[in-house]
Amino acid sequence: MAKGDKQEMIIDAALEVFREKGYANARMADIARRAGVSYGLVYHYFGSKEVLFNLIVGTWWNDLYSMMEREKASNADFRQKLVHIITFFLDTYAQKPNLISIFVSEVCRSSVYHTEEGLAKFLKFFSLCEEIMLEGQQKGILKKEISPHHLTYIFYGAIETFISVMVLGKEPLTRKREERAVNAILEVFMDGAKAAV
Amino acid sequence: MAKGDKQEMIIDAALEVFREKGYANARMADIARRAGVSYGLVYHYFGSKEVLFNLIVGTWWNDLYSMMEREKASNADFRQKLVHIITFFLDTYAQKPNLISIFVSEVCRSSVYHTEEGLAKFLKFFSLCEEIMLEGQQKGILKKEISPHHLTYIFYGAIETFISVMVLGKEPLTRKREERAVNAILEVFMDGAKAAV
Amino acid sequence: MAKGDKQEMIIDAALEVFREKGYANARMADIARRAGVSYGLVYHYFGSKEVLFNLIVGTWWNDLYSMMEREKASNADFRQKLVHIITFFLDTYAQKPNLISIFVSEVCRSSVYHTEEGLAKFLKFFSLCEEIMLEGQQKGILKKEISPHHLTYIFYGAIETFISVMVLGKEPLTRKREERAVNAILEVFMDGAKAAV
Amino acid sequence: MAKGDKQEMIIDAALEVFREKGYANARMADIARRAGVSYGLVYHYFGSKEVLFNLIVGTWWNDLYSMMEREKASNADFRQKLVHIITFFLDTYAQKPNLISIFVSEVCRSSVYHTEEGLAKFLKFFSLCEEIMLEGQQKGILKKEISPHHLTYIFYGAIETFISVMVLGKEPLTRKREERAVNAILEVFMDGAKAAV
DNA sequence: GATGAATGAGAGTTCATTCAT
DNA sequence: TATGAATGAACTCTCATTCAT
Repeated sequence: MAKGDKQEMIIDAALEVFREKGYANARMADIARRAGVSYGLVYHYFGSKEVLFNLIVGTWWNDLYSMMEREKASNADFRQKLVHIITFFLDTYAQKPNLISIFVSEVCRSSVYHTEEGLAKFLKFFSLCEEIMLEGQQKGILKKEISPHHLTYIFYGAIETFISVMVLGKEPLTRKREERAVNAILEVFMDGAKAAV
Repeated sequence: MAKGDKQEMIIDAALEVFREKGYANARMADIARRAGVSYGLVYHYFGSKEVLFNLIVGTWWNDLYSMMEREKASNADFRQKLVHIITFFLDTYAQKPNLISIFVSEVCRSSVYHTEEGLAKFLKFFSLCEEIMLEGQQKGILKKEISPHHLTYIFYGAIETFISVMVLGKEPLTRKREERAVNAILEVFMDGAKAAV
Repeated sequence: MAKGDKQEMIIDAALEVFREKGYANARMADIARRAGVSYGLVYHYFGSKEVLFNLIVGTWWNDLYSMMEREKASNADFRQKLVHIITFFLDTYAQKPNLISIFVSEVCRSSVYHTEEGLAKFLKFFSLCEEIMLEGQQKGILKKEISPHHLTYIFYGAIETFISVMVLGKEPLTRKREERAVNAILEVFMDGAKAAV
Repeated sequence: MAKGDKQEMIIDAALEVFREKGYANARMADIARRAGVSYGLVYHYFGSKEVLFNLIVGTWWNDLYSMMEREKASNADFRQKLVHIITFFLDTYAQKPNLISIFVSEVCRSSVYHTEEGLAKFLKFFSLCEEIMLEGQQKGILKKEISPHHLTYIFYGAIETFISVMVLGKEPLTRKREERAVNAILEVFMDGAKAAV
């Protein structure tokens, strides 16, 4: 068995266990058992529970930052950028449901609320988001009366809640459902929920 | 010292400790020390850590449900109902910051994701929210193209994120800031973030 | 309510609780609740759990000793003395089932095995029993080849096991059943279980 | 050190501690210290105090049942069967004094009186004993006037009391003493204590 | 690399007992 | 006499982590 195999098996097992039980109730023994390795090996590769968790979470944050930087730098239509951001979350849900589940249920909570480092990660993401909102305002696409902060909260809040509900309902993400979610968020965020007169 | 005093002191201490450390890392010893009572008294009154936590959380949910029911039944202008809902969260932040902090960081996370009961509480709230959105649609105020589910996610997601950011930043809630928050959420939710042409 | 009333209610409650749960698992709070008094009052009258238990048990031992002394001193037929001893146990079962249950399940165990005092009480009873057996031998009624010790073990062992089984089966003691038990023990002890040729 | 070693050391330590203090007063810390292992290892192997105790006790019951089944099935002389049963208890006393001490002081008490499972174990043994008594009656060796139940109580009661007294006196079991005990029980049980005329 | 036996600090909980009223 | 709030030592059990093999 190749070295990478077992490392990956442990990470996959950790993703499952952290999602199912949450960080606090996840047992290293559970992770080892799920991965089919001894629990000495988990320590051999990852050093501690915290390191293992941060590795998983760190990967996520980096992916998220990359995507946001990419969007920031891209020449795409502003509306398209928002679509890309929403889609990034939805696609992650489809492909790595454990990861995004951990993100919404654990990361942006325990870690964000109770550690400096977690808070910094979160704020960095918000900061990137705000830059994009600012860009939208500067391009004359978004209202200037609402601060980029607030726009970020509303836009991101919508995404997070959509994801949360899917995670809670363990809903499979069909093509159609994804489209409807993107449309709903974009439509309300851009044009509002008010019925046309 | 009256009996109720100490019970209340324990609850207040619990609110602080649960907020600071989260449920998993909160120590009963911390709570007792913070309340200035002995270890055993916490158990004398509340039986267990879980019961104590659920008591606190249960109070919150009940207040939330009451408010939602009140709004549902009220004759107020639809827009006013939304204002009331947003205001309820903001006011709770102002008056019971520990409680709402626990709500956003613990309740709608660990508890909702890892217990049946927590999930049920959450869904009940969403359900009430959807009924109000439906009412908005039936009155011709909200678009019918977006499902009440989705409207709920966007509206509630915005509120939760506003609260979360305030909690994280430990921001005091001034009159002005509250007004701006209510306006931002309402404006974007109803009319959208798009600049007028 | 007279003073004696509450004391007696506590003792009755203690008898029940000690029987149901055993000494180790009996809670002072259970006893107080069962007696319908506050648990401060239990301490007011009896000082401690141990004292309360010893009071109950002491009463039993004293009754037992009295009976044995009476039999020892009596002029009754030897066989009658054995009947009286057996009957004493059976009657106590009928009248104070909790007390005798505690005796067989608790006293002659925990207390006897793990405290000097308990052991002494037990040996004193055995000693009295042996004296009666010796008397039987001296009167030419019992075999001299078997030591009074051993005769005691067999005689008392039979009684204790009869009682134990009744306690375990929660059997009511009818007149007929009592008679049969006395006869069985006496018949086997005196004449043996062997069928006549 | 082989794995089995420490497990056995823990069981031996547990036997000692349970005998000395009884189940309720035995401390897991005592057991670990006595076994010369860390606290956690006891749990590593045995999971809980109750499991550890039941393991010990279960072994005893199984040995007892095996012996009884063997005797039931054997073609030996009826009298010999009784000798074997008595000898089984006495030999266990000689070889595993802690085990039999726990049996008489704990198992057939707390456990039997306060748990369903314990009661069932006890009754199963009695049932086996009664079958042997019935066999004695059917072979014309035992009187038919006394029920097999009652014969069991007297026979077993004698054994238990002999063992109890030895345990309490911490008496070493010499060859001679064993012989005398067997003889006494058998002689009285079969032929009675009454002196020949 | 890989195992899992071994460790022990630390947590929740219990409950006999005290004491102010 | 009577209450029950208040105490805290003691106990079981957990689990991240270490380390010899």
